[in-house]
Parts: sequence; structure tokens; C-alpha cells
Amino acid sequence: MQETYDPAAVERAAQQYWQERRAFEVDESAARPKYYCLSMLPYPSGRLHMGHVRNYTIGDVLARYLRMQGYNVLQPMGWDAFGLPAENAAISNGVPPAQWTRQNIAHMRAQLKSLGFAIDWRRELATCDPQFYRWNQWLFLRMREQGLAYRRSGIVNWDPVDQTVLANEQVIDGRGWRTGAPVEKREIPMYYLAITRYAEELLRSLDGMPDWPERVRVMQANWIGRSEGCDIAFPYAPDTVRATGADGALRVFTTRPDTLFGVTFMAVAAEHPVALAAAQHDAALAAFIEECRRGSVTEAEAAIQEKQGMPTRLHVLHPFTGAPLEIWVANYVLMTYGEGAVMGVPAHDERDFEFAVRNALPVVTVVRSATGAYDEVRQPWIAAYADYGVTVNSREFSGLAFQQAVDAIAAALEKKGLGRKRVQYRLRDWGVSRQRYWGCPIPIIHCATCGEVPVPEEQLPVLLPEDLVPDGSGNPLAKSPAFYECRCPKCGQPARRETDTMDTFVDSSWYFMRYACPDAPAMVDERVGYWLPVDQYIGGIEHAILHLLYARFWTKVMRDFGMIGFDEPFTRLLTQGMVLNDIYSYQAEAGRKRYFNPADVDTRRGPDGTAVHEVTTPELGTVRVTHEGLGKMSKSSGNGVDPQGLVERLGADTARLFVMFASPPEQTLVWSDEGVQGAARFIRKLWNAVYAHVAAGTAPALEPRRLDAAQRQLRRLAHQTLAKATDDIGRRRNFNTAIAAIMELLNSIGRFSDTSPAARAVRHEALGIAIRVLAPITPHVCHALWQALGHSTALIDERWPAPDPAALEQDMQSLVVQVNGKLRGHISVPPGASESACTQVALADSHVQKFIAGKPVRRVIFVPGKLVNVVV
RNA sequence: GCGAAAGUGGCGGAACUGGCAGACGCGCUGGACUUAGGAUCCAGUGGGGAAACCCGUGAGAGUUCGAGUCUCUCCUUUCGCACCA
Repeated sequence: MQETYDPAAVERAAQQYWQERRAFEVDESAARPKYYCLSMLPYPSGRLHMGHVRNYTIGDVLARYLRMQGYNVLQPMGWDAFGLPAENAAISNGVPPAQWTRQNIAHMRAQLKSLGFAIDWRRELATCDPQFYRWNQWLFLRMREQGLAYRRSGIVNWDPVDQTVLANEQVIDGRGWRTGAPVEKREIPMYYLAITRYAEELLRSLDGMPDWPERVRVMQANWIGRSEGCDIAFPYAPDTVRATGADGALRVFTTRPDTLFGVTFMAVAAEHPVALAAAQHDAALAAFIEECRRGSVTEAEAAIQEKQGMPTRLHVLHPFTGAPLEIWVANYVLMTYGEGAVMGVPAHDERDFEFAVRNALPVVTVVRSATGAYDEVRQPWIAAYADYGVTVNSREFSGLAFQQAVDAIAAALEKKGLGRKRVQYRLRDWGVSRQRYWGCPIPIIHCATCGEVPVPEEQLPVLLPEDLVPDGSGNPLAKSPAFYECRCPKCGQPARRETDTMDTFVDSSWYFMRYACPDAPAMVDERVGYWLPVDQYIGGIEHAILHLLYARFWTKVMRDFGMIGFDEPFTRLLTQGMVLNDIYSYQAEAGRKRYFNPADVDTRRGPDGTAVHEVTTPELGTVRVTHEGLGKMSKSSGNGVDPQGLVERLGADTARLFVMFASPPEQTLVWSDEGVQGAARFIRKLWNAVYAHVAAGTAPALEPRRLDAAQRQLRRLAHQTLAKATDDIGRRRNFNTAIAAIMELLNSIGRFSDTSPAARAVRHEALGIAIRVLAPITPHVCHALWQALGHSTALIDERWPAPDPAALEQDMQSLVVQVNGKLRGHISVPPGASESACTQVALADSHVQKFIAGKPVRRVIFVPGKLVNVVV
């Protein structure tokens, strides 16, 4: 054993050992129970960042811990290899995306390996591999056969910078999620997956997923957004039919059919067909519609902007009273929800109220407050107006409570053929077409005679050409005749291949199944039945809605196709927090703000005691920079820490220990170079402790019965620590407190100066426990130290130790003594001492007596093993 | 605006089931060793107080023998959704 800890040598040796033994290659033949531990696959951006290190370290600690607990653990890794950054890199460097992506993968794979993750690399996959994405195409066609994938023209979110369509989920505050550019609306044909058919099940199943964070389930439930209500058809008035040739009725969805008699106007979205028809003969209205459609502002701004609208002079008739109701075009009605039209009930809907007041429309009260908050609705608006109550002023439907009114009105509407109860979801079908090159081709051929024709199964995969270089304008596939020119599979005439590619969320919706059977000649095989569902999934909270909802949907589709036998892909979910670091900036008088890495900032105390931050550069000299607080590590804030440099300087174990110790996995982690030094210091101390122990010669066998009190105490601490760490890691997933407990144990071992043979046996056992508990976290150094302790078997094949109940037994127990709830002393009693015995000892304590001070004892609270509280 | 979570030393955080607040680490202070220290080791480190003690978990109330933990009101922060009829 080396006297000083050399992380590079230790890590090289351990990794080599694991690789030679193929230690992490697993199959389905093991007699042990399986455990599938999965971390979200990375996008191959070029370099590993600290968020990756945190994510994969958490996964690796769990995988290694469960392996030690006797599970057959699968931990795979792959690459989310399609996507925009590769195209952007191609535009700036002229390198084909395929080449850029594969180089990045090679580099990042090496970085991951240097961190010593227990990954079965035989199963590695990249989503840009045709043997992977061919199954996207295959399942897409099967979904198309079932009507689950379809093409329609729709209003889509258009990112003017990336020149592509964005899913609703990719629009954040009205801006593109990648570019931050304000999103425009465009109408183009594209493919959709009918996720809304699964809305109900996707929502319901959330209740049966107790091992997902509450927060994620709530976010998904809100996203699906189920509302119960009623479809109502308002027949067009005869003059409107004459004027526009409209046929039938204006349909709306409402959750408040009980307020139907309070309708005083109708409101439709600017894109609604009725609005467009009315605008044909009304220039002012056409201008208003154009203004709404441009929607210059973000959605967040739109939500608080004034309710504006214009009348169309078109009318519908109330389904029961036959009264004419004017149709307005209103900027607060969304074309994409419900029917794109609402019934205006100013008395009982805040938005309608605001609109009616602004446009001098009548307000008719049709619900009387059940709580007596109001009789008649008038300005200003109060929240109680929207509460459920008893109907009034509603003809034969008056005097009914909410649910009765809904039932009666829905039944009456249904009789007339003018409406029925319905459930409406906020969730919309998933638009998967992307006008991009670097993605999975959609396997469709467009033929002038036959229309839309699926690529025959034997012609799959539709290969993406890998030699194109995008130039920044539009989709290179659409400019590549070699790709799009083809023959119609049906009639053999020249035809055009679809040049849109699939959203990359398609790839990540099922990649975790392919890991189970990476070489299968089908999409999945029976090995998926062995490994899936994933027992533990680990990834960023930013995927709480998109990726996780799509993967759940895709899983249910494959289940319904009979391909797999489970309903949900991920049994347990852990969402790790972001990695934050200080942000420092320098703003020259003229010019752009510059950011500096915290590692380059010198901090000292100024004359008034406040911190002064300075940076020295050749061009600026020494300048004062501003501390802007904490922010996520990012290129734009210049506050990233390169994992590779850290591993080279201090070792993978130090990096792993720090990220696991600094905070619990779900919380944000604040980077601290001093904290990293502390982690390195701890590993050195552990190394030195083992070295000193080993240097003193072989320890004798432990004889638990022949220990003195101090020896028994250290042994008890070792086993208590083991019990706590097992609970912290296995049940609570609080790795930081498990590490803290081991630090305490090591501190106690350090203070324990007894060099007798019995003491050395105790120390040997305690160090062995510490090393095995730390093995999942700092596997390399523990591998070396385990050998140094004289074990002939490798640590990677060790089982997790169990605490010895005999070691945990206490000679005496310490109880807290309180007087009137305040801490006044400690007493020592035999374990299991009776209440009266403990009370007697407590009352005898002189310090306790001082506070009782002769006052009569009214009551004594006794909590066995914990405390005695004397109430006087 | 709606929904969720969270506010604890100089900092990251601990206190899991209502029972010793501040474990562990960082930083800081003093000391030892040293040619030197951004190395290592030892001691100290919530505030007030000479001490006895007192005070202390965003603010205020409440329940309880006992509250960081439970209840209510308010404040602040973060995250998610954002005119969803």
C-alpha cells in the first residue's frame, strides 16, 4: 500500500480491474432479483458538465448500492444524438452533424468512463443509429394504421430563428425554448400523435405512482388539465344564415352549464371560422383579427392584457329562450381550447364580466350565492360571483343546486340535440413533425395519385443521409433530390418523400426499452419483460412534463399493441436539483457585460469590511467585478466548472464525494471549491487512517466478548453508523447524511488511540464498515483500501454489511431531563429502565432540583429511551 | 392571477414519528509544526452575559407537559402553469 493517496493511480487500477472482470455486464440468467437503474441519457453536446456528473453519480451510487444488496443491477448509457445543436455546429464549422455528433460521443464516453460509473457499455446506443431509429419509423406506421398518428394542417408555433415548428411544450412564455425568440403562428401540414386518446389513463395512473415526486405528478395532472362540462350548440339566427351562408350552430364548451340563462353574448377566437366569415365584409373587424393573430406579446403578458373585442353583427339563438345573442370576436378566447368559442356569462365569469363592462353588455344574475355573499351581481367584481350556488331566473331550471342544474340542463339539451356532457382536456395531440435535417425521417411518401403512402415495412429504415451540411436556411433534406425523389410504393409513379423529421422526444420515449435488447431483430423482445419497467429513473426536473409524459404515452401504446406487458415505464423517479455557482460580471462603461468564472475571481475584504471581487486580465488589468448572486452553471453566465479538470486534479472519487455530500439529491447544489477541497481532505484522511492501521501489522480476530467499555463504544458507533447509512441510502436517498455519519465515525476512529490487539481488531472492523458504506460513492479508493485491509476478494463483489445487534446493545442509556419543557440535565440509566426508576434518578439530580426549587411536582412525562419532563 | 414547495449560524446543510436546535462539511479565530504555507495537526466557533443563566429556526397568534416540526393569519423566495371557458 502506498503511504500517500494518489488518486490517478488508484482510479486507473480500479477501473482496469472492473474492465478486465467485465464487472458491470449483466444478463437475464442471474438468480438474483433484477433492478433497472437508469439515468436520463445525455445530449452529446461535446463535453460533460457538472449537471451530468451529478445525475450519473446519483444513479451510480444507487446502482452500486443495490448491487451490494444482492440485486442483478442493469445500468446502461446512451446518447440522445439527434437535435438542433448538431445542425447549429454544422452551420458554423461546415462539419456534417453526424461527424460532429459522433466525435462528441467518443469524447464524452471517455469522460464518463473516467468517472468510474458501473455501466454495461455493451448496451450503449445512439438515437441517430439507423438500427435504433428504424423502430421509431416502424411504430409510427403502426400508430398510423390505428389512427394514432395522423396528418393535418394546423396552427403551429414557428420559431423564426431555428426556422422550425415547436411543440406547445417547447414554447415558454411565448418564446422558443432554445432560442428565446418570440414565437410566430403559422399554418402548415404536419403529423400528430393522438396522445389525447390516452389523456384519461395518463391522468388516472398518476394516482398509482407513489414513488414519483408529488410535484411532478401535480405538474403532469395540470398539464393534462381535465375539466368536466357540457358542449352546447347555439343555432345561428336566420339573418346570420342569410348573411354568411352559415349552417347549423355555434358550438361552445362550458364547465358552467348552470349559468346558461345568464348568457348575454357569444365570444369567439380571432381565428374562428365565424370571425373570418364576418371579417370578409368588415374591414375594421379584419384589422382587429389581424392584430390579435399577430399577438405581439408573450402569453404571460396576454393573460393580463385588457379584454378587447369587436362585434360581428352576427347572431345565434339561445337554445332554450330563442333570444338572439350577438357574436363578438374577443382576444381572450383561445382557438386551441374547446371549440374556440365561449358563451359569455358576465355575472358569473370574471373574464366575461370584464369584457361586458368594457363593451357595455348586459349582466344577468342567474346564480344566487349559497353563502349569502351577494344577491345581485354588480360592479366591482368579487370572487364569490363565480362560486357555485342555486339557480335563479332560469325558467324551469330555477332553484337548483349546481349539480342538479347541470344534470337537468344537460338532459334537456340532449333531448333537443343541442348539447351533452363532455370531458375536456387541456392536453393537445403531440405534433411530431420538425422541418429539420438532423432527426429521424418520417416514413411517408407523397404521391400525386395515391396521396399519402406509408413506406413499406421491408424498405425501413428510411435512412437519413449523413453527409449533408445545413446552411442555416430551411431543411437540407428538402433541397436534396437524392433523398426526396422516389417512386410511389403503390403505383410506381415518381413521388416525393416526406422531408420532415421527428421530434427528438420520440427517441427518448422508448430508448430505455432498447437497452434491454440492443441487438434484437425486432423493436423489443422478451428481455424487455425481464428488465422493465425501470425501477429507478434519475434525471432533471426540467423533464417533469415533456419527456416523462411522452414516454408514459408511448409505453401505453406499445402495451396496447401487445408488445410489452407493463403500464408505466418508470416505477420510481428521482429528480435531481440544478448545480449552481456564483455569477460575476464586469460592465465596462461602453460595451457589453462580460462574465467571469468564479475560479478567476479574487475576493478580499475592503476597508469597510465588505467583500471586494476582482479579476485580472491582460486586456483589462485588474478590475472590480460585481457578484450577481447564484445561478445555474451555464455558458452564458460563464460560471461552469469543468468536470474533466477536476477529475484530473483531484480524482473522480473527490468529484463524486463532493456532489453527493454538498446537498440532498433533489435540492439545488451550490458549487464550492473549498467544499471540494474538504471532500479531497476527507478521502486523504481515510487513506491515512487505513495506512496507519495496516502499517501496524495484521489485526487479530475480533472477540466481541472481550472488549473494554471504550472498545465496545467504538464498535457500537460503527454499527450504529452502518444502520443509519443503510437507512439514509436505501430508504431515504439522503446520501449527504450517510456521508456525514461516516465522517463522524472516521473522526472517532482518529481519536481512538488504543493500540492493544483488541482495539486493533475493533478498528479493523470499523474501517471495513466505513469502506463498504462508502464503496458506492467513492468506489475507486474503496477498492484499493479494501485490498489494503487484507481481503482476498474484490470489493465490487462484496455484499452490503448488516449491523450486528449485539454490537448495538447499550450498557447505559442517556435520557434528557426537562423541567417545564426546558432542558435541565442528562441522566444515565440501564436500557429499559422503568418510568418510576428514571423519574427517581431525574428528581435526584441536583441541577434538576434547583429548578424544581421546592415547588410541587404536578406531573411527570416519561418517554422511554428519550426523556423525563418534570412539570411543576 | 392560479397551483406547489421552501424560509434554520458567516455559508452548504442536519434535526426522519412533536422530545437535547445547529450533526457533518466549509469558512473564520487562536495555537502547534515549519525556511515557508493556500499543507498537516490541536482547540474554539448561533447571539447576549463575568457568571448563573437568558434569548434564538421569516413575523404574529394558537394547540401541547413540550413546537424548527402541527393549526391559523401575514411576509418573503423559488419553481410550475398562465385568459383553459
